[in-house]
Amino acid sequence: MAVTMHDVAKRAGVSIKTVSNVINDYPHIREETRSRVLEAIAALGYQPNLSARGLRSGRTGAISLIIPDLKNAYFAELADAVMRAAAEHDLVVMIQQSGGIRDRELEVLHGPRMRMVDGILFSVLALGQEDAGLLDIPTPLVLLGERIFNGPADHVTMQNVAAARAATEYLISLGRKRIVAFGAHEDDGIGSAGLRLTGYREALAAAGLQYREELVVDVGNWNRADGADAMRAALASGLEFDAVVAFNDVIALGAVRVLQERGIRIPDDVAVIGFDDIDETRYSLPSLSTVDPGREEIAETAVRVLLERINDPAGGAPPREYESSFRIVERESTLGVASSLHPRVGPHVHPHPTSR
Amino acid sequence: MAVTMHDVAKRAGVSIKTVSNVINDYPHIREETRSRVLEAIAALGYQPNLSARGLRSGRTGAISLIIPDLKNAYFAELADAVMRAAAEHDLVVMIQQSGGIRDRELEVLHGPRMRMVDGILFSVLALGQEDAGLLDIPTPLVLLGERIFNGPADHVTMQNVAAARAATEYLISLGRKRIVAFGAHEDDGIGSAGLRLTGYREALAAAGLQYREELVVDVGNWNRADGADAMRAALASGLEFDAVVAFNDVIALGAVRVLQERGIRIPDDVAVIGFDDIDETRYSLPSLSTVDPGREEIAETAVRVLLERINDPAGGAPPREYESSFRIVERESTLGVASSLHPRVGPHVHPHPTSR
DNA sequence: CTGAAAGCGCTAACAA
DNA sequence: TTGTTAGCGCTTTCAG
Repeated sequence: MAVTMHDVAKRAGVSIKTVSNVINDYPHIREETRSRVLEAIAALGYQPNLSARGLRSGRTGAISLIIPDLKNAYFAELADAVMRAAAEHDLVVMIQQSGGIRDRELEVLHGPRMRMVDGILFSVLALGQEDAGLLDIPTPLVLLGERIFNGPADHVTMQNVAAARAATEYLISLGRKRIVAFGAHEDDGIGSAGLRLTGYREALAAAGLQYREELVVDVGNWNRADGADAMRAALASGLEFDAVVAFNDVIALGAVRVLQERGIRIPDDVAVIGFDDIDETRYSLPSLSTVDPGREEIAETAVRVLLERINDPAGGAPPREYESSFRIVERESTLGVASSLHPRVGPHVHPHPTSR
Repeated sequence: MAVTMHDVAKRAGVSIKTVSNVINDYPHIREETRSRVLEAIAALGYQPNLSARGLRSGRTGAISLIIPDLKNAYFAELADAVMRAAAEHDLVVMIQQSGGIRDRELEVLHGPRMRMVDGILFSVLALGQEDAGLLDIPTPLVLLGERIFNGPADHVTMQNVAAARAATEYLISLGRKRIVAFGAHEDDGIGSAGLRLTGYREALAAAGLQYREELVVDVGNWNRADGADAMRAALASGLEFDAVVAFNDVIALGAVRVLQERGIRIPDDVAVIGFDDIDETRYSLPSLSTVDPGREEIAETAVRVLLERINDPAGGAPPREYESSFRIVERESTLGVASSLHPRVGPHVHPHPTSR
C-alpha cells in the first residue's frame, strides 16, 4: 500500500501532526525537525492522499471548466488560458464538454462530479435567461462568455458591443460603405451575436451610414462550413458589399475562402475582419484582421474571482460583472499584402482601455 | 452543510448502509425499500461526496491526460476524443499541459496531483528512451503517440511508418517523382519524424525512385510559422519538386500558403498531403489531403487499456503495444479543384486494415 | 435483505 | 514547539 503520514512520522521520530505541519508550511517548527521530516518524506517517496485531504478540508484543489467543444479553436485557446491561469494558483482543471446542448449543460452542471471541485467556470452557450434559477448551486460559479444572465452569478466577458463597434468603425475609417454584418442570429438580443450586431449598428449610426437589413447575414452555427455556406448564399442572391465584419474568426475564414473562389480580391474588393484572434488568423491567406477579445485577461480574472468566492466564508458579496479590454488587430485582410513583405513584424494594434 | 447519507437514511427510515447499497446498485434490495431511499435522495437533493468515496474506495473516477499544448489542434482533437471515450466509462478527465518540455513532463507526471486520478494517459513529447525508468510510477499509465519507449508501459499509437509509406505511394501513384519529405528532424530515428521518414524511404525504394538528401526538409517545431519558413527557405535555395508529403497538417498548411504566395499552383505544380486530418484541412484553400491517423480508435483503445490496468488486481500482464488503423484522405491539394464543385460530398478514402 | 461498527488518510482543535 | 484526539462521508466486513 501507499506510504502515509504515519510512516513518515515514524521514520522521522515525530508525531503525525508534525508531519502535517511541515507539509502545510506551518510557521512554528524547529528547523531541525522540519529537515528531519523532509528527509523522511524524500526517503519514503511520500505523497499526500488528495482524497483524504479533500474530505477533511473540504477543498480539492481542482476547478471545473465547462465549455461547449474543445475542437472549436476559440474554446481550446480559452481552455489553455484558463489552465495556465489556474496553475498560477496551484489549481488543476477538469474540462467538461457540453456540446452546447442545453440538457447536457444542465446535466454537467448538476452532476455529482461537480462535488469534486472547489468551483466551476461555466462557458454557457445554450442556457438562457429563463434558466437563471437553475444556476443556483452550492459550488461557487463564475460564468464566462456572453451576458445572458442577469445577476445569478459572477460573470466575466468581453466588451462585445464596444468591440463590434470599434471593428466596424475601423472598416469605415478605411473608406468602406457597404459593410456586411456576418454571423447575426435571428432574435438574438443579448447573446454574442445580438450584442455584436448592436455595436455594428452603433458604428453605422455614428458615421451617418444607413443601416440596411440586407447587409445583415445570418450564419447558423458559427463554424467554417456554415460561414462558407452563408457567404455562398449571399453572393448567389446578388448582394453587393465592400467589407465584412464577421462575428467570429472561423466564419470569417469560411467566407474568405468562398470570396477567393469567386475571384473577389481581399482586401481590394472586400475587406474582412473577424472576432476572437485565434492563432490561425495569423497564418491564413490572407492573414485575418480580427478583434482580440482579451482572452488572457478573461481567464485570469475568472480564476481570481472564482478563488475569491471559494475563499469567501459567507458568499456575501452580490454578483459582479467584469469586462476585459480588447483591441483591433490589423492584418492583411484589411491592410493588404504590403504588410506581408515583413512577415516577422508584429501586428499593428489599436489599444483600447479596459472598462472595469 | 451539505446533505449526507445519514440524512437520507434518517428520512427514509433505513440504515446508512442501505442507502449505500441503493446508490451502488447492490442487487438484493426490496423494491419498496429502494424506492423509499430514492425518494429521500431526490427530496433532499443528496449528492455523494466524491472525496469520501475516493478515500474509502481508492478510486476517484478521474483520469489525467497529459499533452504538450491544447492550442495545437492535433492535441485539442485528441483531448476531445479522449474525453468522449472516457465519458463512455463514466470517467472525467483532468488535462495537464506539459508544453512539451522535459522537466515539466516529469514534474506533472510525478506531482501529487497524479494521486488524485485513477490512471494517466501520457502523450510524451520530450522524454526519450533514456528516461524510461522515470515512468515507473504507482498509478496505471498508458503512453500515447510515438513509440519512443521500449516496454515500460502500455502504448497506443498510429502506424507511422506504414501511413507515411502509403501517403508517399499515393503521391507516386499520381505520377509525382520529386517528392519532398517535409518536417524531418535531424537525428530523429524513432519519434514521429523519424518513423515517417522511414515510411517515405520505403515508398521510394519500392517504386524504384532514388532517395535524395536535398528533398528531405527539416522543419523546426511543426507549427504553421515554421512550416512556412522552411518552405520559404527551400524555395529560396532553388529546390525543385512536384509534391510534398508533410509530416503534419499545420506545417503543410504553412507550406501551402508560401507556395501560393509564389504563384505555385496546387496541385498542378505541386501536390501536397499532410498528416493528422485536423478539422481545418476540410476547409482550407485548397482543402488538404491528409492521413487520418485513427484518432477515435486511439482514444477508445487508450481508455479501455487504461481501465483494464486500473481494474487489474496485480498489474500482471506485460506492457502491450496497440496500433490504430489509418487511411489516406484525398482532397483538393492532390486531386485538384474538380472535387470542390461538390463541396458537400464526403472525402474519398483509401481504407487500410488495422494491424492489431 | 438490512444494521452496526470500523477505518480509509488527513487536518483542526485542544493539550501538553 | 509538538503530541493527542476526534471526526470529514463513505464503503466494507461481519452479524443479524
